[in-house]
Amino acid sequence: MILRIYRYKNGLEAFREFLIHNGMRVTPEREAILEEVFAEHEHFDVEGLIMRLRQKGKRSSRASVYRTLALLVESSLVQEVFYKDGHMHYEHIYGHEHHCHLRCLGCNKTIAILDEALADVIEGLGMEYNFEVISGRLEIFGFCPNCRDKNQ
Amino acid sequence: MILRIYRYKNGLEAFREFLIHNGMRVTPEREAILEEVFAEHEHFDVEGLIMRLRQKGKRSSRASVYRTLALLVESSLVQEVFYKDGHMHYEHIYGHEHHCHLRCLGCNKTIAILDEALADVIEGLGMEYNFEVISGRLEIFGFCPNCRDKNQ
DNA sequence: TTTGATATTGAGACTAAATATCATATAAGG
DNA sequence: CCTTATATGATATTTAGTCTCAATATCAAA
Repeated sequence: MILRIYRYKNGLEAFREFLIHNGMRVTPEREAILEEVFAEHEHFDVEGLIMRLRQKGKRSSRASVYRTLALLVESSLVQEVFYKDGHMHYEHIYGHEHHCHLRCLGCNKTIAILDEALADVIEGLGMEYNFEVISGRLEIFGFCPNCRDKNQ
Repeated sequence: MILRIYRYKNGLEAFREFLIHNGMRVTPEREAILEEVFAEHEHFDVEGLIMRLRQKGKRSSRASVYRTLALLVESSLVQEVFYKDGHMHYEHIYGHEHHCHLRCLGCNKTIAILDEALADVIEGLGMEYNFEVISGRLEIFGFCPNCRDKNQ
């Protein structure tokens, strides 16, 4: 459906290009949502995003937030991270595409890390399978030092 | 809550031990669901699992399927793979814990691969962060050779 | 084997995330 | 400016997943 991914200096510019090249319009709502998505660097969910938009006086409907988020995922500016507590959680990935999370099965704490070796593995697999790699994410599940001790 | 993960010769035995050691009961429903989960080696979703159970004359309620699946995820016999089309998709992982998927953003095809280097990265990160690693999964998003060409 | 405490099941009610609808508003090219 | 196709917002709708609770089954202990 929407096939091309564009790379520009920043997320806003990339998103504008993505919209225009796919015959869509640049609207204040879309720009406000994009801006807010990139304003924080933690995982977020739709409800939280709507709250933050409201607090800053940028109003957009729930429907528009969902619609714009779908576009951001499609353009690979944002990725779905995990589904938890009955809804999806996201993170923006423009500029730092390869993410890795350590998730503790005991306390549910998530640690985000960036690993060079992981990037190499991803690039290598891309080459091997002739894939044009856009982004990658590694989830490791296990027990953090704390919970491991409690377990014992 | 449920903390220990047990490793046994096969999934059924592991699940039995998991249940018993956590004060839960071994029931025909749970065993039938587990068996069906391990009967196929593709990704599956709840609806498909229920269909397959019905076709084989093993009846269990929708609620029990959801409940048992949650236990299987908790015991790391099964993992959530991705959320798509409005619901979660799963795969069993007992015996082959480290999985990697290449997912094409164009045609949605998913290729499952097993990579030694990935296993090393996961083990290495576990050591580094003092995590007791139970399982890991790597999702790589990009364009397969076909869709890359169409794009061009 | 029988009993009893307690965990599990199943049917369906319920919740809420996400989508669809459609009248109104707006972007953007002419 | 106009024009027209696209986007928005309010709300209805859908449906994945959870909850409830009476009936049933497990399993340890008598």
